[in-house]
Amino acid sequence: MAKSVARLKDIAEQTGFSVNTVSLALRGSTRIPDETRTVILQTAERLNYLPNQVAQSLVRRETRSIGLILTDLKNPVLTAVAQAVELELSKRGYTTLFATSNNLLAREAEMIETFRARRADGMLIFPCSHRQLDHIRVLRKRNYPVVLLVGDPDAGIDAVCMDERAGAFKAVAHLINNGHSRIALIDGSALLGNTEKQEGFLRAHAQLGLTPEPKLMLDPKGGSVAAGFWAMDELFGRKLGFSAVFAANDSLALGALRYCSKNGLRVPEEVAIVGFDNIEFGEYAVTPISTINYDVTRVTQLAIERVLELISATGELPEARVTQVEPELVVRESSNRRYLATG
Amino acid sequence: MAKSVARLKDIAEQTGFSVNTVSLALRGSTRIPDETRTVILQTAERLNYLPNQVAQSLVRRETRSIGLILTDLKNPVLTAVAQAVELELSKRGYTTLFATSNNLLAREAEMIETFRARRADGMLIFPCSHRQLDHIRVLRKRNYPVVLLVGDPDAGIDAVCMDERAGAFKAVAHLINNGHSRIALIDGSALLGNTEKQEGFLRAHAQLGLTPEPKLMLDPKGGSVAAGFWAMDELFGRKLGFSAVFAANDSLALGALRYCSKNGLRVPEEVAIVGFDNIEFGEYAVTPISTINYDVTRVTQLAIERVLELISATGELPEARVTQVEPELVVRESSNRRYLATG
DNA sequence: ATGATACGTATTAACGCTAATACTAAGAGT
DNA sequence: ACTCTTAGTATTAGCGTTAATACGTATCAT
Repeated sequence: MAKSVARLKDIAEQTGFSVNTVSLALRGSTRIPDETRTVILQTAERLNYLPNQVAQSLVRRETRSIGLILTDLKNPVLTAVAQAVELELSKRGYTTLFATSNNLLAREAEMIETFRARRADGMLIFPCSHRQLDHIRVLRKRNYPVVLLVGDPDAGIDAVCMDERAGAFKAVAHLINNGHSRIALIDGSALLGNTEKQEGFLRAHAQLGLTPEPKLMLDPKGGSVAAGFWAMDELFGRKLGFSAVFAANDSLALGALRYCSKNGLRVPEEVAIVGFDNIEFGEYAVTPISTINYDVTRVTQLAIERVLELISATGELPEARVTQVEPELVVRESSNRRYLATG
Repeated sequence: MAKSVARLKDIAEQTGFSVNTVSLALRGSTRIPDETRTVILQTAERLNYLPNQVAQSLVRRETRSIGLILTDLKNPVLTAVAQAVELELSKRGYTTLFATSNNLLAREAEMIETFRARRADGMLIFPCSHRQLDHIRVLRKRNYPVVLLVGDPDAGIDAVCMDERAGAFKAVAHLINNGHSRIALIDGSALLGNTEKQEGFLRAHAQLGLTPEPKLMLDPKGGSVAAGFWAMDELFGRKLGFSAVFAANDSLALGALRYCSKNGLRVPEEVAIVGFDNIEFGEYAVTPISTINYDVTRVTQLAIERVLELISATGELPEARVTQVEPELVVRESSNRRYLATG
């Protein structure tokens, strides 16, 4: 805290009014006549007074701050979430307390406690695991406003998220409808319990009469471009044959694309690729990447509205509500034979 | 704030001890015998007690929070900064208050006031403009610990940053030494007063006996991949002839690369490209992008150390100190004819 | 003149915590 | 028996603010 900052008391002493009068004047109370107010305002200005929000928080019993916990910021979509949340919250007079869990459950729990100790009015959490949510559920049970950014409809916790299952389904169905029957999946999140994309992958196969090859479902051990590159190497090493890849995010997809271009495999002719998230780097890749659009603005908007709704609830929190945003397939060259034929 | 949380007073009432005894016990004072402590600890546990940091901050006169203001998070390097700062600070028991200025000076000033009102113990700022720093200088004058993440050696404000001038110099000198004499610059930051890269560009020309062409120095109006693409279109439209491009960041460079591949221009044979920041997407592009490495870890580490140093200073702050980290050129295919010849 | 009614301002308590100090009873020293 | 410690706990004040209430002093109608 800066070494010595002006307080109401200092203004009071300099103007001769009481602390309370100063406080009222600065807050624009009608009980204070203009003359008095002017003197106080000028003195406040001169002393560079700024209300101490710590003290205000204590007495008002709200901090006007929201905790945001993300897994990491390497994924541009989470980055976009962070920025959108911060912007939207600051518009509404809230400050964002920020933390990353680095996909460690222990750290996630720790950051939740930190924010609770700081009396954040609510939290937005992108949990590492979509299944192990007990530590968050317990918060909600104690009427703490929390909104998850991934959704398990039966978790009993509010959530606003993309429908990843539906997104994955659309991506894979698109590949199947384009004639692919042996499709690889690059997605390591199932190991963390986040099986939505895998489920969409499997359901698309089932619904369109195909049997997926388990050995084509690979954990890339990470979500980076490098991981995607590595995963392709591994997949080809298995010599099982496949003509298309669905990657759980665009970074992985870009890694896969890079593998292809480095090894002389034509995309989409020899290998079709579909990613997830719709990041800008995918759009401008050598072969623009088909993907599932992640509607960051909409998700964050709804999530913030919900958490503020929970904050303003008096007494018990309302029933948990899960809002899934329907994702949209963006077809680009990396998966579209026709596109190439005509374009 | 959660509706009703346990306070010291609640523990005091349930155990029959005074509030002060409870406080001492929970903080591990030796004046409290084990027996008493155990009773208090158990009750605290049962009531799910967590100290109210707002109240603690008020009495301790420090919040153990640091404000982090970045321009935006679209640039992966700033994203990495955000993550590194948060991680490092949380290790040291600090919380990160996060905001983006969106390159608007007014918003930057506003966020500074917000953090000051919240009594952040210090701030790390990536200012929009490297020249208009009065609103920050005034903070420092009042002994508020601030460290900038870009450095103007004469600003009178502490800073830890990459030496962008030196980085740009290395990039352009590398191109010149590779035989290029007409080099385009894609960099819009000079308009904001951030002329370091432009200066490095000019100095490299001067030092190596070349005259830069002013019409090849372009403001892309943004820092995105799309902006880089647009900039190349614009540059070629000018029909001035050039064989190399230095882009102020890797996103712009990737946009330039995409323009080339879309228009059948071979990189590096027809157009050499060097970016700045060394983001992963550049490494895995069709033609891996040569770039200037931004040592995020080192910069954030030093910046955090410095701000904590300032925070712990008693009385007047020490003299401002600017630490510039020497950047390193990373040569990849996009600028290296030899690489291609031998590889 | 006399209470009622404003108006402007001050006083007091509270938010949840810490820190300094004060108290009480038991045990030690002489 | 008498102070002198010491251990264990309680009391008080204070951090900077807000909110409720109290207090004067004019002003007003009656």
